[in-house]
Amino acid sequence: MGVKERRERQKQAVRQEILDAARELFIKDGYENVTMRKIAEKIEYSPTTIYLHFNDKADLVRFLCEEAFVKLVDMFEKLGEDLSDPLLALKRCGRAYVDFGLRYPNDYRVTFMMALKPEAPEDYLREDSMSLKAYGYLRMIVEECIRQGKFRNVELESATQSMWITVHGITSLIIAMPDFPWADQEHVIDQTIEKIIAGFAA
Amino acid sequence: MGVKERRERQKQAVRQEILDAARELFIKDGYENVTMRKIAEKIEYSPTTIYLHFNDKADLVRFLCEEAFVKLVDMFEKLGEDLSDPLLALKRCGRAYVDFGLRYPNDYRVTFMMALKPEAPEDYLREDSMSLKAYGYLRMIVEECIRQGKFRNVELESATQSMWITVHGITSLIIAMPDFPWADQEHVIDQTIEKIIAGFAA
DNA sequence: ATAATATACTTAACAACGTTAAGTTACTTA
DNA sequence: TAAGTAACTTAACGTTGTTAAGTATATTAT
Repeated sequence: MGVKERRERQKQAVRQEILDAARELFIKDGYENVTMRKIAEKIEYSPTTIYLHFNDKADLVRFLCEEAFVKLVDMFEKLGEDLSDPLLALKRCGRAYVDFGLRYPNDYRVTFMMALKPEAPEDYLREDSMSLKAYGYLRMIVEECIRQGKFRNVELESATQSMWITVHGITSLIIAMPDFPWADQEHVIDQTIEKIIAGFAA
Repeated sequence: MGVKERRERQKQAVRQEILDAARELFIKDGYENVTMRKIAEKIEYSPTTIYLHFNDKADLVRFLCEEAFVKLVDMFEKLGEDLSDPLLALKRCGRAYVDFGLRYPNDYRVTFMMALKPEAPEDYLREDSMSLKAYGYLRMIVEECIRQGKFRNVELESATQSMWITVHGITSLIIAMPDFPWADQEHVIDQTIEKIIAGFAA
């Protein structure tokens, strides 16, 4: 009775083909330039086959983004291990966030820069979403900063959100305006992270 | 020989009708939900008439955004008049930026959050663009902070960019994630601005 | 072994989009 | 009154995401 299992395996294989093709196109061309037809053509299936595995285009791409954000979460996990110097950990964490966003600009764009359809806030606020998980690690580090007295007179949640806002600002503005005459990108990134931390530590 | 003038006036009147209709739809529904056909229907012209006044949809919406950003520039102009306390001016300036973005989220999105077509970086980096003008005012205030010794050991251009990044982070993240459980939005906004300034002033 | 059923996949189409080419109408000028 | 010009429309093209309906194939049941 391994028939069902084999069929399931074959189905998953097709799903994987779809994901691989979609990922390649998505990384190269971004959300609006990936089309269901191009994905289908790449794997030599008809476009409608994709709908047997994903509800719609948004659903498919969201899956790709989640996949990518796993990498960020992995990073954060490692950085969260050593909290002996939480300010340093926070800085490294912020830098890792920006580096991730700039490495996967299309994934970042879809996750944090695109107008979310108002009917589905549940999707990106799901407890188990990678982006929320990442936020959790960030909060953990900020918490340690407060606990060790490095941050004073600040409230955990709002301080975490300020930190998130800052690294998001760096990432998203560079993504949106790659041709802006940035002073020195590396320096601006580090400086912004350092100054916001310094502000909280002052 | 006032015929040509009258014709020109009539043409401009139609152009204004287009802009008014487009603006209303755009503010309500955002870029991707405004269609040339809906605009045309609203003013009872055929869709192609719009193309007699604007090159394409992006061109039309860009004009609307520029219009909106004039309001921000006006704000900045007023705030730039009194630089006796440049740190305070900077704070107010940042707050005005965020308030503007949240008041006109669709204009802000198109200007600073959408993937710009790589073939037209000249458009949003035009010398006379309102967003660049706003950047100029921000820089002027930062310059005064440095001049008065409130900011030390920082370079003008990169410090300005850090400030811009910060207020953009606030604005864009709130726009992109309106349903996120923000601690206290007002407080997060003010805190983030204050802390980055404090970091530079430290 | 043959019939019934479920699964995988495709074909064809729909409605909507931005945009263009070609045509028509109305007015101005000669 | 004829010629020319500007304003505007009609019709269409090539896309897009998505769905309904149909086909073929492999599995299960008789």
